Amino acid sequence: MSKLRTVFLGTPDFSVPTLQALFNNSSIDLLACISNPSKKRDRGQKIKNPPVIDFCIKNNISYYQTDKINKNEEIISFLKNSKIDLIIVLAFSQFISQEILDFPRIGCFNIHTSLLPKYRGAAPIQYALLNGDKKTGVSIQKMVKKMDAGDICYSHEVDIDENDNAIKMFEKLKNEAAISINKFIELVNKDKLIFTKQDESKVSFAPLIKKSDAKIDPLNHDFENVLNMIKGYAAWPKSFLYINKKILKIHKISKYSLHLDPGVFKIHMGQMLLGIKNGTIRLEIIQPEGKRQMTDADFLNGINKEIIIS
RNA sequence: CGCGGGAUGGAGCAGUCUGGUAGCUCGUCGGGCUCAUAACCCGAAGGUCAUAGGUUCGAAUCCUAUUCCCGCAA
Repeated sequence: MSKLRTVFLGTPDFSVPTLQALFNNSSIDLLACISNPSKKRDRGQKIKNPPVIDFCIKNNISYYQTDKINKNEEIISFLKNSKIDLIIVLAFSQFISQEILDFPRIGCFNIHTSLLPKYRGAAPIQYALLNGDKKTGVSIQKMVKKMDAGDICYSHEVDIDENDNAIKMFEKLKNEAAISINKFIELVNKDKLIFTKQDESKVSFAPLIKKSDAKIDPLNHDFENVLNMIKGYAAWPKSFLYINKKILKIHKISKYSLHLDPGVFKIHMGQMLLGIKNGTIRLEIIQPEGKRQMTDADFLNGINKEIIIS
């Protein structure tokens, strides 16, 4: 049996285990990877390669980098002329034109980290947590032009445990994606791929998250909302309030029995309490700008002026 | 050289501009009061003020270099 001539599209750390799985899979002939360009990032603004590219360099895999895959002639002619069987896409962050979708013999497949048709879009992991879901999963869909709307050919549930936050779920699903791709390849090899149309009546969306989404609003958020925000936004941007006009990240809260009206802030026995929609919460672990995480008690020890929470 | 905050007893901070014997809140330990206490009172321990060099009679404080932590942005 001849190997499947495959091209991988992905960029961040999240894509690497899956790329590794393809690289190690004996029935895959990994022709190349395509990633976003290397750019300045992190503190210091040093130019850094996407993790996928680092992996390629280390393992001597050929690669391309572009921010406009649909218009990059070098890439298009490469894809066109390489007799490709498969394109695998995970966390690539660019729309892909119909022209490219049509190149591979078997198809262009995307690993999506939700149980499609739930949470189509950029932030499925975060939305599962924001909605307090007990489970999410990995889906592999045959890509069509409409985002995340392709037929599903593989799906696997992953539990969301009580204490899981976005960082933990990214980790779980990152590994699960790599396992899934191997199972998917197995199905392809056995010619047992089954395509299931998405139930359009159950479609929901998980649009790109903005920083302002993570601002806690005491008037409109209840305890469960805030708890889920802390989990869902744990990787970025992290849920926050303003304290004296500066950002105060909120890492852990707990319920408190003292009644406060929504939006009212009070210091009570060395604890920071805030009234929200359906009760009172203690801001148990917080992080002021420029500082590390600390408890509310520690924070109050060093404060000698009035505190205004907004 | 992207912008900015920070490093001071175990914790969180003040003191740095305007050099001159290290302070606050809390914790810890001992004692007291109390039916009792995350309460109150008394006392104690604990700091080469990130590192290296320089200026000075004298540096946490001024100058130079370095390391580490963090927020923004991307």
